[in-house]
Amino acid sequence: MKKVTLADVSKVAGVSRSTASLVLRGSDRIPEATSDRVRLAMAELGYVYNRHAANMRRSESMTLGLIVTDIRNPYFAGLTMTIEEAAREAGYTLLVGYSRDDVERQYRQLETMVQQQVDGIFLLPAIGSELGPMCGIIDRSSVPVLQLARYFSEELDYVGPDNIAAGQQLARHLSSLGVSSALLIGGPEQSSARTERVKGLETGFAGGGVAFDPSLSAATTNIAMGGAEGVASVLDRGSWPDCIIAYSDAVALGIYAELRRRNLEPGRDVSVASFDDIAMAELLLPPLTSVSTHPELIARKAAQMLLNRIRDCSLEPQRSLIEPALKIRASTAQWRPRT
Amino acid sequence: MKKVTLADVSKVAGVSRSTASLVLRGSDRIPEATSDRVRLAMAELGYVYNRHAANMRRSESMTLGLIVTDIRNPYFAGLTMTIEEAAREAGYTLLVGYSRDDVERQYRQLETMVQQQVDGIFLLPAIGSELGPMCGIIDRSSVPVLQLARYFSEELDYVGPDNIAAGQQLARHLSSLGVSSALLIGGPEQSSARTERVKGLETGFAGGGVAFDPSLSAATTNIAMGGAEGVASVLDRGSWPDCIIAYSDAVALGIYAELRRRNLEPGRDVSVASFDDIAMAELLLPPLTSVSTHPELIARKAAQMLLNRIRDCSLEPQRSLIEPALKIRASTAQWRPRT
DNA sequence: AGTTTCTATTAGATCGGTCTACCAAAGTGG
DNA sequence: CCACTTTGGTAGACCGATCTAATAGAAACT
Repeated sequence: MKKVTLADVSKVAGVSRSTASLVLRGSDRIPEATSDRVRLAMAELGYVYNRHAANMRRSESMTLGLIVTDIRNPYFAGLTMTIEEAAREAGYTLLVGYSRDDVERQYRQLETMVQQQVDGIFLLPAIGSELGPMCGIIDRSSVPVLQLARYFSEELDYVGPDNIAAGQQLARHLSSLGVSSALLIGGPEQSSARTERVKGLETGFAGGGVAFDPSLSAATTNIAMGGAEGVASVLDRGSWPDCIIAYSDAVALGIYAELRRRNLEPGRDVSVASFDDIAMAELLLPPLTSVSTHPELIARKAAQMLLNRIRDCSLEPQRSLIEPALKIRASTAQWRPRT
Repeated sequence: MKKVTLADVSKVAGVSRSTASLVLRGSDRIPEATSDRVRLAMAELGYVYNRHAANMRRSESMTLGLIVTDIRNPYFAGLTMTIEEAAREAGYTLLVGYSRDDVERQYRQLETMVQQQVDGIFLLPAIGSELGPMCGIIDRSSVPVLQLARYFSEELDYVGPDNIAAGQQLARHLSSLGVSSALLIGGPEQSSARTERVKGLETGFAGGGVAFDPSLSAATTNIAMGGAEGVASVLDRGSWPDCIIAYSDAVALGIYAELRRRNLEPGRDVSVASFDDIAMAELLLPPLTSVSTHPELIARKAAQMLLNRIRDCSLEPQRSLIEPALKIRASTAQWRPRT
């Protein structure tokens, strides 16, 4: 029960290996009659194309790598699925690794992907990623790496949401509702995305006399729990903001839960808003105001940019920011001072 | 700027290609002094191991394939992540495809994976999968395929939750609360998992005088929406069950939303329960009663079974069912007739 | 010294497509 | 009729690691 190779096929079809190979690749130098004979032989013998063998000679492997932190976050799940789709449409297969926000794991994944000869890598970097330790891996193989949704280096391509604009939109909306104090809960402390959202919120709130406190970041494990704990710690120390901004919809879920546990109603006693706008946001009660950051658009753009870079690796590092869209729902309401 | 190969390394280290290869694989036939020299040369030249080249000679590719329908369902996301982890721990890399419950897409993905020489495939089959059209692809390459969470053929290995037991546990719990009518909403009509859950629910309710209606299946797209529409259609036709069972937690989210829209409170006016027990379940309000089907256990078991099969492909097809665990929460409460 | 055993090392075939360079036959034009 | 192009096809090197079988040299044994 041996593997069927092109040699076997060509023997049956009465042609040379070279000819069979040309048929495989649909060369127009081969007349119908011959290629039909070859294809018939393939079907007869149950021939399976061996991409690895082909990759030995060609320079490409038609494989891309994707490293994400954690797809139990539906936002990242959506990103991942669209990237797979785009890669497949362009004829590539996708190797996937989940770093679980662990840099060591991420390095190992990068390394195996490079050994697997991937043509390019989408990297949603783990918190704490640095270019230094990665250089060894990346430079040696000169594989193009594109940063997705977070960045840590100016020297690599980047595609992500325009987090500053997102923060501004949200801050302006909240200001217009008349809130006077706001709090950001959750999000990994050192991530570029958080820094940018904070910056956007700050500039958006600026001049409106809103007290904004972005200090409550959270570890990334158990995202929703982080939200609940954030609320608990704030309320327990006696302060009570007009409005709580969740770093992501997942965090907002935890915030809802903890508010409810304390008999506070989101959208009435406290406004709650968040980032990402995953499908769940509008099904919550009250429906959650969230800034949509369009994972499909980001993924498509990222795929396009990485494929471009593979074609021409001499390009300057590129950055592309996707415009967010604020979805206003019932969780943020006109502010009336508490009675 | 050419690629560094073992030949280059061996030249620098002053040994043969064979020796360098032995060092790479940590053979004990090579004395320290020599292997140090080789490793030094590798570091110096920035050598990157080419797994594809190795795969040409060896029979394995150290790559596994995983095809899932949709990871925006957090249950599948958890399964996927654990499978990746288990594969990596065993030294394998993972190729991933998302079928989006489209059989055609799934076939194409199977095909590319086979061409990529994967050693085995985890398949969470799309609804409507049949062995027939797949045989061509699978048999030709004699790649082991393991069915994950759903099955469509007795001839392939299968690992999934014990859905019948899950249904029974849930039905008994609901019976003990005194409900007299129950309704199942959501879930893809022809899936093995749904059929089994229905069967488990039916046997669990049997003899308790509970009227059980499993007819409201739903298309898989927009899972949560399916739940909302299910509730709407039931209530609109005037019936009002004591208890609504969601096919999955995602469906339950939609059910909560639609009940609330009609000023009905889950756990008070209607009991709601569901399957999967994703992290969100206990953060909802009221916390959702759900039958946990342990995605990590299923994934671990699946990985173990597939690796076994790769080692010995003459084994009989195996089936492994993972015991579920009912998590009782506030969404199911002692039943008091409506006033 | 001669034979055996062991250690360290290697030449060269091999995996299965692909690619270059080349060729034979048929057609074309002068 | 000869040179020239076009068409259809092929031989054989090649990608880079692995594996088999073989070898040189040292050590051990008789």
